Amino acid sequence: MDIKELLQKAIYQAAHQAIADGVFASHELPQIILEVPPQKEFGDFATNFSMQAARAAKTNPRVIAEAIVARMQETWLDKAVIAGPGFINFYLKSDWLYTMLRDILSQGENYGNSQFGEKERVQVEYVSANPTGPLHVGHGRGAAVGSALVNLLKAAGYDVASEYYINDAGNQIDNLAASVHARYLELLGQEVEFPADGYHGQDIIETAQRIVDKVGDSYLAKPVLERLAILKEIALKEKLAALKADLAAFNVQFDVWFSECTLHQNGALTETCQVLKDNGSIYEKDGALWLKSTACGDDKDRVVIRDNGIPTYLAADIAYHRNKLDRGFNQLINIWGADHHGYICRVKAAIGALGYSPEQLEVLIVQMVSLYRSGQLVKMSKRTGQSVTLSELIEEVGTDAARFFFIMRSLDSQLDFDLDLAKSKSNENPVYYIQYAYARIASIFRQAAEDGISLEEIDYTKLDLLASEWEVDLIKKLGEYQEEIADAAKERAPHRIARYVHDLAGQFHTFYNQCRIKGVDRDLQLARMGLALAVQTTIRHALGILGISAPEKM
RNA sequence: GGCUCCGUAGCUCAGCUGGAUAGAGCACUUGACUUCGAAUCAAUAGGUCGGGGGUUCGAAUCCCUCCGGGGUCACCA
Repeated sequence: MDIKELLQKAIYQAAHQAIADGVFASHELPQIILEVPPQKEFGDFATNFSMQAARAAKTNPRVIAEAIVARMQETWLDKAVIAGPGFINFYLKSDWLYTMLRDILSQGENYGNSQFGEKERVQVEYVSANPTGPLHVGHGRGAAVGSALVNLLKAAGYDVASEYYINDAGNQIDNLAASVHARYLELLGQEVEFPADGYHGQDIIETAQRIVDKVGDSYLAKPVLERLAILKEIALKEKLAALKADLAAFNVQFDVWFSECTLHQNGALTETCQVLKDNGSIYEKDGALWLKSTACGDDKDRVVIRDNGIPTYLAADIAYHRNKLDRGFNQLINIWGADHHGYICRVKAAIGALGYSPEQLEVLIVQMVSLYRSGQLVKMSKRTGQSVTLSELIEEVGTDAARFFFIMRSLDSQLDFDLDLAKSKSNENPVYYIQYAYARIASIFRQAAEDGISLEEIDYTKLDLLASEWEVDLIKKLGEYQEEIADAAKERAPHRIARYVHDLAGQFHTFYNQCRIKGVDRDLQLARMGLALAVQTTIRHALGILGISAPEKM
């Protein structure tokens, strides 16, 4: 049991004792929240419990606080002091720090992992960009955040699966085929009218060129429809391969790539519509079938089957979400761009209509990204004249920096991505700041090894030599990591980990500048190496969650 | 207009399930390398938490309202 739980339990017991002694009356005690006080003088932990309890008990919070403090005799507690309007500040005997550090060191690579999520089955679906062209920077943010969230949830003890939904059915894919077709004919010297909704990207021309290189004009002999079908298949395959390559270069992998087509082909779509029709969630009007999404607060009902009999995108998406839930996931997390916000309501409505709880779907909306270079908004890629792609971004700033910049801000905030800052190898760049701390520790260990001092010699019983305020602060910071992971996972907030690891690196740098490791008494050196080791392991764990490398040298 | 995100230091942003003197990075100013990596550290300075009401012991945080800015409102996906 860690120290906070111990403390919570002790407060709880003291409070009950006080009630039994008639100090104050209460039926329900509020949850005991312990936090690290804003200032060191206020002790190791503080609680506002007595102020919370005072409201229900209609008693002066200080009276309650005094009663609790008087009933706490724990040996590990140095003192408990009432402060301000009724805070209780706890000052612990210092050996708790060394017990904690010892514990962190013995957990090694596993420090940070917990059972918090109780193996809840969660699926995270993200990116899911149409396979009609390259990923752009907006997708990049979703990709970075999504993959970090998956890692975060895993560390926090959830049973997580990641998934990419491939929109390989419908109009946009037909447009893709038509675009490739038009380019194919162009390359063969024919005059063609480019499709109105076609894709103008260079990648389409390249795909067409590869086809020409391979088969020449032989497809011209085939009927148009057959030709389009072949080109569709080729283009789709290429686009998908390109997506996977881009994502892999960005440290993003998926457990499952789910094809929309399969829902059309295996009857899941019609079956789902039938279920909704049978339970009255779908009705017919103007020759089309409509989902009663207004029942869930949507502005209007939505068409699922058009009057020409062709299902809408929504129909497939409903079948898809039904499929996911039928697979046994307790919680679905979708990461969408801000432009899809209005879509949440109807999908939740459908999930409710299917007999699941709309709460089982959680949609995280990621706000938009703006690129800046030299203080100027970058609207288009200089090279292609179109939106800047993820691979261009990676090429310019690198995967590590791009991922960190995408993840470091809250999803709710629009992101101003400063390209100059992201690629500067200097003190301004937070990525390098963190990696530098890691590399610095590696360097310390290398030098110690040269002096014949190895990490195996660290004596866990002598960690209490770490008594300076810098060492104590650093140990405390390390101790917060486990809970930080759990909190960040609960809030679906990977940016908290980015912030945490940046703070941790900062505290390490401070410690490093204040406390020498090499050239001090051997026991002290080993104790400080132990602290550095715990920091290094924690940074590596956190960077692992963020999908960023931890270099031994820079 | 409806829905939604944002508005906090010069800039970019944390903090938001109410708590103590509102934080960080960058930029600015000043200082620290003959000793473990100066991609570092230390110090100074910088604020009507968009405005106004309300709720209460206590509000950046909750409620109402107004003002800015972004996104979105298809039988497209």
